[in-house]
Amino acid sequence: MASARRIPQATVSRLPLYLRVLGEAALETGTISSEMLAARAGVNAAQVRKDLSYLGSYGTRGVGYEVGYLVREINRRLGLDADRRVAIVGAGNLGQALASYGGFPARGFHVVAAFDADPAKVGGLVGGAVVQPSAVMLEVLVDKGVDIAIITTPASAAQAVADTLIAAGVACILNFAPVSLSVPDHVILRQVDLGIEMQILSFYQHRVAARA
Amino acid sequence: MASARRIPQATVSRLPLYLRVLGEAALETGTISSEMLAARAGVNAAQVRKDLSYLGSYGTRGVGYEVGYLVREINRRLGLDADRRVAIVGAGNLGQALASYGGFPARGFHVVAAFDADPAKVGGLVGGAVVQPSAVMLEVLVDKGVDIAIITTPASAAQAVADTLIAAGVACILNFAPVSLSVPDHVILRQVDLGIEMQILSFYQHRVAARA
DNA sequence: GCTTGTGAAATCTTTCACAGCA
DNA sequence: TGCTGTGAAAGATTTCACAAGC
Repeated sequence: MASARRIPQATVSRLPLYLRVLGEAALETGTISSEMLAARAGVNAAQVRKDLSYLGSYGTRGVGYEVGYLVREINRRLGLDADRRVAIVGAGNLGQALASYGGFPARGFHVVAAFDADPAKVGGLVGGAVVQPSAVMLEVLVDKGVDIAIITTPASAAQAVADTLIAAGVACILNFAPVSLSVPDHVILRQVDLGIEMQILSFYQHRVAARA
Repeated sequence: MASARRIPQATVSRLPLYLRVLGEAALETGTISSEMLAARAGVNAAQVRKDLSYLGSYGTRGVGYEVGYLVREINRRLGLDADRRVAIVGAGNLGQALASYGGFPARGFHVVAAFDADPAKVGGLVGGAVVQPSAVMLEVLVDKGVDIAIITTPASAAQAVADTLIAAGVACILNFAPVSLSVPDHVILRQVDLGIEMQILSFYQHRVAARA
């Protein structure tokens, strides 16, 4: 049993992937081997076993892992068994896409507020929340007790939005605006740049093209 | 001079970040030190120097790096100096968001085709391309000479789309559908799951909350 | 016999610390 | 003097290989 051990970052970033694969596999089987899970997740089987060993000894030798049980354990360790109140700042296409992301409600993420600086967008819906103007953001964030905020504004607005979020006591921010935000140490911030993946892809295509 | 050396994966994934920071810095200064670049990118200065050393010796001791020159070199090494013909499959919110991503035209990514299975979306615009029905996808992909395809369909449609892409000879795929695609070895595939970042964030929030 | 769980080895990445140069 | 470029050390991650257990 290793469940007290610290889970390495690299493992944490793969757990959601396993969760997705297990969700698909659950429709077909009740038990899965590290080999099968690895094949469907596109990683090495030893890696799957080591990753899962950080959660504890949940497999059965000679058999594999019980899918339902594993799903519950991973969910628990990722904190996905708790409900989270999410705010989306920026009601553009990306904000809409995230709000309607199928996995959100199932993982306990509830969109309880949405904001946009554009008066034309105010009053619309984003994942069940009515879009409100930026002016009331601070007040509404506090009022709704928002746990996690997602920034999908243009880069130029993102830092000001982050400052308001922090003033409202939001401690968890997921930033999709292509700009590096500066936030206090206690705030948990993750930056995602959709363009970066295209650029990395470009690098590998470039290499392959050069080889040909 | 180290430019012949193989660039490590970890470095490749940071180069687009440096590019973004340099783009911002270019407005203020012509020269930047590894220390400043590191601070704005949120990494260690030694790491910046080592990363840049894989590209060659482009800095000046006692001074720093010439921003414009560095931008050009990184662009070149990432293959961003070449034009790429991009197709977007799935004209929903995420497809729209990506198509209108500001960085695309500037990096040589041109959206030359867009597709959707929904007849209501056909005829609309995605980043300057007219949305066409899925039936003509194979033909149009070949016809337009698409280099990179972006999948933003629901998970259920993604594998069939990928098969068509591969049949059309598209060798580079960026998949946003939350499902693992299986493709032949020669195809360069990158999977991005927008939900994964939320789940990782959840883990870290969970940990902090537990400590309190 | 089959598959997990895990030390140990191999590999990759980050950071240190300083020589070398403008 | 100030900052780069880089060996070497430290640290993290991945993979191997096999004992342990069903």
